Amino acid sequence: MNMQADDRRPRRSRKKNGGVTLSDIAKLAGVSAITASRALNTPEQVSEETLARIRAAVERTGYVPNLLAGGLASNRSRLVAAVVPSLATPVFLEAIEALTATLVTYGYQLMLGQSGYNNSREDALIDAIIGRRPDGIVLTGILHSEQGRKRLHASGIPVVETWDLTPTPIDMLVGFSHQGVGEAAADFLSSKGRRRLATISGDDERAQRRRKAFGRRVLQHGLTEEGGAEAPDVVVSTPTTVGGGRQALARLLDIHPDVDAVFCSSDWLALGVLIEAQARGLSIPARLAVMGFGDHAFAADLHPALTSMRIDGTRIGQTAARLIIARAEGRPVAEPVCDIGFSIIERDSA
Amino acid sequence: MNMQADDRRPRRSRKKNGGVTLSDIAKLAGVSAITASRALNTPEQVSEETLARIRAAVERTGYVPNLLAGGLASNRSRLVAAVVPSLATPVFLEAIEALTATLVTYGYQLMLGQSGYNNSREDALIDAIIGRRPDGIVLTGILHSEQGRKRLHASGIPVVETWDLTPTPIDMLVGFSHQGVGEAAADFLSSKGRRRLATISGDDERAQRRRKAFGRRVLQHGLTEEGGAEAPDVVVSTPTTVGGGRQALARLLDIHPDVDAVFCSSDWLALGVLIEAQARGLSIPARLAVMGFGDHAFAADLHPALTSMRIDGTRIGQTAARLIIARAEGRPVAEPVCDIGFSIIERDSA
DNA sequence: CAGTTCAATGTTAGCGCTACCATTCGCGCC
DNA sequence: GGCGCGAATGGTAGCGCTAACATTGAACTG
Repeated sequence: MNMQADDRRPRRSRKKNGGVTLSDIAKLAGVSAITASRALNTPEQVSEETLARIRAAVERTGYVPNLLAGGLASNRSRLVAAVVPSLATPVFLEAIEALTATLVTYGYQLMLGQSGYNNSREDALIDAIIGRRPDGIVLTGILHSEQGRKRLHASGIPVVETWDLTPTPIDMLVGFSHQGVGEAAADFLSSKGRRRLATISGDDERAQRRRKAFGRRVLQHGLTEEGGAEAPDVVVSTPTTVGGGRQALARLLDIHPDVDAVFCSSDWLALGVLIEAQARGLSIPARLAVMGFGDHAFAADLHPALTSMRIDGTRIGQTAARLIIARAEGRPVAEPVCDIGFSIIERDSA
Repeated sequence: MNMQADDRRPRRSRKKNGGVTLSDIAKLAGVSAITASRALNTPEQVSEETLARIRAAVERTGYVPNLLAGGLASNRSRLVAAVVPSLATPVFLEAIEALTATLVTYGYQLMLGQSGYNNSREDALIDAIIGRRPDGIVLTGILHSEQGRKRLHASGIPVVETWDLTPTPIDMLVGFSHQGVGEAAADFLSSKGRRRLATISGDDERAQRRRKAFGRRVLQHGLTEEGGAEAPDVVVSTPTTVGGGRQALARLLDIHPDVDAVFCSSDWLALGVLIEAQARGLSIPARLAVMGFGDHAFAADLHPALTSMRIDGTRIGQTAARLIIARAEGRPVAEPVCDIGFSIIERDSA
């Protein structure tokens, strides 16, 4: 009956990782844990000599701070999540690359999620992301489910949507007008004297918006085949490919042999069009003007060089990073919505 | 002098996130926190009705578990980090895409780091990654510094290196022989009756290894320009581009006008070669055989269709994911080194 | 029917870090 | 001399979760 005092041996303690921890460093340097923490995070608050001793201890032990613990304690994970439909779509890559680069310089890390082009897995992805409590979320080119939007909102995490200009952003926004792109393309081609304008587009929502704006503008210019009909178009399934472009041009010419200009919803499609035209002996731009979208690196190097619509992905990525970092660090964001525009890069194909 | 008892009001508690926590769920469902935890992680340990109540509470509140806290407590972050030199290199993308997809199905998330093509930032990146205590790290196509290798080793985190077969892997390995690729390309082109073989290569270490193996094999076949010299080559800087390929072919033909076959270290270069050849009116493959590397999606759709060397990136990604998950879940890994090989996809250009 | 087992649940004590407040000490000021 | 101030450091109590062990009660055993 002496179940007391010394009798209760300490229960076996949880197995430690064995790794070096901050308090090991503190002990080595002869300071308290909190001072060691400050030495690493806000070194200006620590005296020179203390700093030196702590740094030496870090060096000696190869200590790497546990950011999970730090994030839990400080409620700042220094993680930013980005969601892309697919990595295979190079238009997003430039932005992601710039995003990563900018984040890294501020000490943030990028977590990447692929939503796929279907919305089914999207909610699960959103939960997985929110669960890590990132300091920000960058959404690229997806229409997220209502459920997902709600979750994001409720989480209170800064969100930047990109590649589009919606009237009802979840939070912040860096994008451009797809309608504007479609209209500008139509204006450009007709200013070049083209009279039978057509489009070849991926079937994603944004590409369709460009296509429709293009079609409407063509109508306004009075440039339709037989008065009043829409501009000819072929829709291919996303992701867009070179092969898709080739087939699409073949189909287009079957139905509308007199088309003299094509606006493609990606440079891949445009490359396919160039190749198919070449295979058929159609001269470009004499017989057919071709215009791409995205201004991929290869556009300038094709023969003929491809006229394309440039979206400054680097700027999108940088801007998104800056918006998120500002919010994460509690600075107010003056312009939560940013239209970065687009520009036509005129080369030889149109 | 009564600084005692009731006098010490509870110090102001740390500001809570305001978010729903597991114990909120537990309270709502009338169980203890640990039971709620089990309901979410190992539902088979919880009775049907308890499970239902907990699920209802989760549903009602929109609770999303804090994986930082979970990772800290369980020492399993369910995060896997991948390091790529650059996202702009599409060869890696296929593997990354497959990696993400496979990880997601097992409940893991991908964290992405870009090392750039220079090693300077690499160590900082490695530390940032280790700091998050991922359950695994996948390295794609980099030669990491000795310092970095040591850190990785010391961290005890499972590591998979990919895209190469080194005799001294840090841990696990999924790759193929670059030497084998170079030799196979030389064999293939000479089997096609080509006699003046050349290469156009990026300047990264692996591409150079392919190039050298190719050159040696050419020597063995006795196919050099003027007895004993190496196979002609042009080296372009990474990342490889279409424009780089065009210029390289121009240079190559300037110096060695009788070259009749080119092995390119990427499909981008090969596309550039195709375009430059077309611009110069060189017929392919009659006058010049062209072979790419990577078998990018566009290769089949070019005109002429591009012969290329296929690396099964999807399989690399899946294998890497499986290796890491196995290790993370404590299962033994029978084959820590996996050679996934390569294959020549013969099309029209060679 | 005491003894064993097992399924379901609970208690406690951290994981490694940082927020919050407190303390100490030297310095300049009136 | 007393006071205020700011720089440097420390103590304590969590952050939200789960490992490790403890407890309970019902079902089963011989």
